[in-house]
Amino acid sequence: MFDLAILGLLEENDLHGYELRKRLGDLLGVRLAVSFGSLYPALGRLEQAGHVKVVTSQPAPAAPAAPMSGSLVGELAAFRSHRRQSSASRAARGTRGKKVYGITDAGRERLHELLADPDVADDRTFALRVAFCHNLPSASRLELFERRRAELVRRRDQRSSAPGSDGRVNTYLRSLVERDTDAIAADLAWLDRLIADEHGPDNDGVGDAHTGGNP
Amino acid sequence: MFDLAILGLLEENDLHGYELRKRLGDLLGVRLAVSFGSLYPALGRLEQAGHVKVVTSQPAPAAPAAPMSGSLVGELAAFRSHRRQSSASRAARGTRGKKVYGITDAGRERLHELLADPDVADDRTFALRVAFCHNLPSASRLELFERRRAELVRRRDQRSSAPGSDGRVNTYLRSLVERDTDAIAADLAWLDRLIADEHGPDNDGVGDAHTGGNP
DNA sequence: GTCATCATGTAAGCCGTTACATGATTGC
DNA sequence: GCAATCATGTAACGGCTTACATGATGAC
Repeated sequence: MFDLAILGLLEENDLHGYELRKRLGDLLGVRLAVSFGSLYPALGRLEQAGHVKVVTSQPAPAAPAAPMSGSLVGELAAFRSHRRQSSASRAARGTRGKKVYGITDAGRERLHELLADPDVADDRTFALRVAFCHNLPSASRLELFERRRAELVRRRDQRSSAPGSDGRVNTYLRSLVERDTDAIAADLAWLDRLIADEHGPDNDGVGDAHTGGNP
Repeated sequence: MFDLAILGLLEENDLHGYELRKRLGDLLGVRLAVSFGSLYPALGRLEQAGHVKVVTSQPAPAAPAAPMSGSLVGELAAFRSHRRQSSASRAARGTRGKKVYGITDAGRERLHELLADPDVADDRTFALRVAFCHNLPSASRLELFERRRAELVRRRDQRSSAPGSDGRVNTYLRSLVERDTDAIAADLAWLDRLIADEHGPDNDGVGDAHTGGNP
């Protein structure tokens, strides 16, 4: 799962591990606070596989209170680091000789592979895929959304046959099942919005889809 | 996590592993489809710890299209198995000489311990705890809900400082963050309802709370 | 010079999975 | 007798976490 996150972030910026972790934390709140014990080995594996490589120079705009660069997730992180540092004097620290990674062509291919994967059952992975789905062409993105939609429908229908229809199970369990049903419904509505937006505007195949590497 | 689920289910009915798994599956949909590779070792550990013991006889009302017994999660499972079998001839199968487990006093103590645990960060574990929280006295249950509430508030506030305020990050990421915020809000509302219901009606310490073993 | 933070890594372990092996019951 | 299902287990492995070890940099 982290491979996706790492490749997705590196697609936007060259980064070193430490910074990568911080951005990951911002990406989906505290929930996905990846530990170093996972991150560094993951980077090592990705490097061996040729999906990323060390670049060492050109360490990305990263932390400094730089002018908003328009990068995707970067803004989010900039927001946070500016909250943390508050002093501009620390701006350039850490941005020196560490181990800065960049994505390779093979890595980009791998990223697309992960984004287009047919298995859409895992919630957290799907969230990550949405976060980076701007790397997909519109058609694949739509496919992703609709596969996920089908998965949620399956979940909803499966539970609709059994649970709260009778009032016999205990109150708390019943409430829990209802909450779950509502959550799925909300998720479906969200997905429907995404899908509608996708072929609503006439940006099929163009627009901000499939943004390349360096503009 | 499974310890909680196993003990919670055994508190209601003596069960053997296979049946346990099915009920677990019904409890929270497909998501928590515990595998045998986890279940049996878990049962073994629990037995060694003295939290459960083999009873072998008296294998619980389980599958047969029996009259609704009023048991808690049982109804839910009965619903399902009646859907699966559809023929009454198979009713008594499996309910013979297998390995039926029952909860011990130590196990009940352990269950309470798990339910009252202060760590309320894990979503799935919390859901399980709600499913079985009728085993707690009203005060502890309220505490559980409110600790969870605080956790969710923490999550919400943490993200409110950074994300979608500026319109710069890509559309999909933005939508994702919004969805997440909404989900947390919905969860908070649900919890508030639970909390209100808890000290709203005057069933503090009585009512369906703390239902014993065999009626 | 010392402390906090940045930064990279390794080792041990937990928790859970899939895949495999085995056998009893029952319907046909 | 054969296949499906019920039923119990073991082995190997995967992914992620915590804890530990190390060291550079910069603030004070």
